[in-house]
Amino acid sequence: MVDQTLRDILQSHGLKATFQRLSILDYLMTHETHPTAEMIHVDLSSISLATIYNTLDKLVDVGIIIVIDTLKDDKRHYDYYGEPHYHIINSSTNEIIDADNFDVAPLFEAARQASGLNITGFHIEIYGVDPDQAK
Amino acid sequence: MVDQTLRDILQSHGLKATFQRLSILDYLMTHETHPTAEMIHVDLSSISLATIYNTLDKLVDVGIIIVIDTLKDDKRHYDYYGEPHYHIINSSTNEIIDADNFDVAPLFEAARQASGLNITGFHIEIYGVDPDQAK
DNA sequence: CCCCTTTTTAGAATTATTCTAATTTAGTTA
DNA sequence: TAACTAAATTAGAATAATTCTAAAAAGGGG
Repeated sequence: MVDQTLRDILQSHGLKATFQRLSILDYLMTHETHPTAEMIHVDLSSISLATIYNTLDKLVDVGIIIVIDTLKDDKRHYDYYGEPHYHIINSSTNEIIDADNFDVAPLFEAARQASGLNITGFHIEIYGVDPDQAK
Repeated sequence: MVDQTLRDILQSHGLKATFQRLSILDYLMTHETHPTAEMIHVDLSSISLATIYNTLDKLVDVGIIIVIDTLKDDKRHYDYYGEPHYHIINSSTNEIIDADNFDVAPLFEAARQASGLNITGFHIEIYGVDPDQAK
């Protein structure tokens, strides 16, 4: 069942499966809104804001979710990261689209060559505008 | 001369060439440190912090510089963007390496196909760790 | 060299995020 | 299943990066 899957996800990453974490992870998995801590708090109002921040930090630390903090609203947005993907941001609307139709292996290899590091992950954001916008 | 080049860069982007903007742009072009507003203010202490923030915002708006705000220090870092490039971040040290050995055209095309948008730019950050770190 | 708009500035204000320290809980062990 | 303990949660205060305000200064077109 879903609850068991959520527990497994948390525990396999070394995190205790608390009510709050299960709720927040479920929220992120079932919403495509790339929410902020505050947005989550509005919907999960029984969970303290401090816990929402703490939990999001933990989920980021273990790689279950990622942060998008390049929007112009000066807030961190969070995104469930079940499968690697990149983001396309509509600069006109600030809408974030998830996409995965690109193989990052060549980019990883280029980065390895340029830096000598062992590559562990990536954040890619592509910016665009509606094509029918004149000029 | 350098000063004239800086004026041209600013004016060709529709920005008045003030002493403060020339100083800050010169600072960004001659430092590889990906500085924060505060770091710039330490070195250019005659310029008010508000102006440094204002100027950085303007330079970002017109595309002369870009923001990196994914480091864990909760501060925005800025980078002169004379030529398109991507960033490799050493997660152990938070060092940022600029690299350009990757052709983004296929990625742009993938993003266009996925979103239908006219692609205008990108931010790519690749994360890595020193290869000699055991484990 | 005016004039007018834009820019700069100091300091106050804002607010997202972090911290604190006391309470509760998950989950392991007996 | 009861006890235990390290980890998690919480309310509220604190922090600090960034933004705002409104008054003074300056760029550059004419």
